[in-house]
Amino acid sequence: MEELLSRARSIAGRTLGELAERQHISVPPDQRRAKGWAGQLLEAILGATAKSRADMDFEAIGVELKTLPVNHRGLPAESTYVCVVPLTNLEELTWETSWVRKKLSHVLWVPVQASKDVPLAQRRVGTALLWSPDPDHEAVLRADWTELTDLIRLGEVDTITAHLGEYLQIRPKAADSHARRAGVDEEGHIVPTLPRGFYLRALFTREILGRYYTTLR
Amino acid sequence: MEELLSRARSIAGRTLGELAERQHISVPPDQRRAKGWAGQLLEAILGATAKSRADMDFEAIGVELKTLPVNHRGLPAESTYVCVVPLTNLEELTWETSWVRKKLSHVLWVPVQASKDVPLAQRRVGTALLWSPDPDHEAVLRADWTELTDLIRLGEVDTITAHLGEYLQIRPKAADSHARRAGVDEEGHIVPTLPRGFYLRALFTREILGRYYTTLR
DNA sequence: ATGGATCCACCTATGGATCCCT
DNA sequence: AGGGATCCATAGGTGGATCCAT
Repeated sequence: MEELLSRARSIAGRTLGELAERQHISVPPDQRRAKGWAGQLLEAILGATAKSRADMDFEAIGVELKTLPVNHRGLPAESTYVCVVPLTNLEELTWETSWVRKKLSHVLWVPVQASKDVPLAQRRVGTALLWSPDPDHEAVLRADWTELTDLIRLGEVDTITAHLGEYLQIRPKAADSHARRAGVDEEGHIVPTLPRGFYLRALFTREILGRYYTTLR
Repeated sequence: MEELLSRARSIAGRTLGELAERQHISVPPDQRRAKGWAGQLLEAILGATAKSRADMDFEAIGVELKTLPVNHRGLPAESTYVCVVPLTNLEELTWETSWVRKKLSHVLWVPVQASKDVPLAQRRVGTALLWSPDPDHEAVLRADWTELTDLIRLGEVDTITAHLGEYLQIRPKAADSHARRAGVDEEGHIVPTLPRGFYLRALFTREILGRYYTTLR
């Protein structure tokens, strides 16, 4: 785990262009048609296993890799996707067994410049941070997760908006708004539903980074 | 349904090469690296919907299209794949609700020459046959399906061999023998298992074709 | 600023079956 | 001869996320 952090920190200050060249990967003109590009580049650089499987990035040590797009002041500008929202078979599901908790138990945050006025190839990687939620954070995450999951259990998935949840929110996660996945309605019937994902609000990841940098000083 | 049969019969006597040209599809040298080629060609020619989805080929009318590889005497030489074998969540499953019964309720059999000594492009399509199992056939299929499914329910999937079943057998259906899918063992635990499929024995499809041609005379 | 919408890559499961060794 | 092994195409789901209109 410490070795992973060292490797992640060894690329602090490098540009995405330099790292892409190292991997013989070409840099797209922008991220409009390659939204996951930076994340996948860093997976390749840091040697993440479990490519696109429903598993942790660094399986052996149970660490999830997340790039964190930061603005010119070094603060997260976007929410962070966590995992898909289960819409059926929720009977046995608890916070303790949830994917959200598992994915967030150990995260390697790698800040990456994301200001639109800097060309993609010239954006720099920041100093990585190995993080686990402290008890206060976990209590809020658990409360958010429970509130949202209970709504889904009640068949009210289509009433959920991104306004709900303090740290954790639910937003669409699909090719487009016409995509459909099995869900459950208020009568318990299986109905087609927009696929959704759990996301961490930017204010939460700002707090994570903020606490860390404060500690450093 | 009759219209489909007419279309299928209108290509009787044509070679696979002619039909491939009509679809602007190239003919592979042999079927070693394109085992499903003839079946997919006929789907294209006959306008099957539901390409590679878990659904009937001709959804609207509930008809399954099956090419039937026949030897130089016009008799089926190979078994016919029906569908994957469900290995978990068998509680609610009955013959009446099974995929096997659904897929076999209406089949458009299209015989295709399969003698290895005739080049693929020169093999001819035979006279198509729209078939539903008669009560005797269905009784045997049901008995086979029930016997095999009960073994899986008991967690004895790994004891199943292709020797079991009079008309319907279970054989591997996978990329190779290392492939694994969730199954259930004798203690009810989920264990990795070789994926399998239901197949109709060649002797059964021989009987289907034989009865039909006898009726014609 | 952010909620809702969208985009690519990759893997897996299914559907099309035949191959090939014993 | 036929049981066990294998091969390709395609659709769909998940994982990587950012875009963009308001």
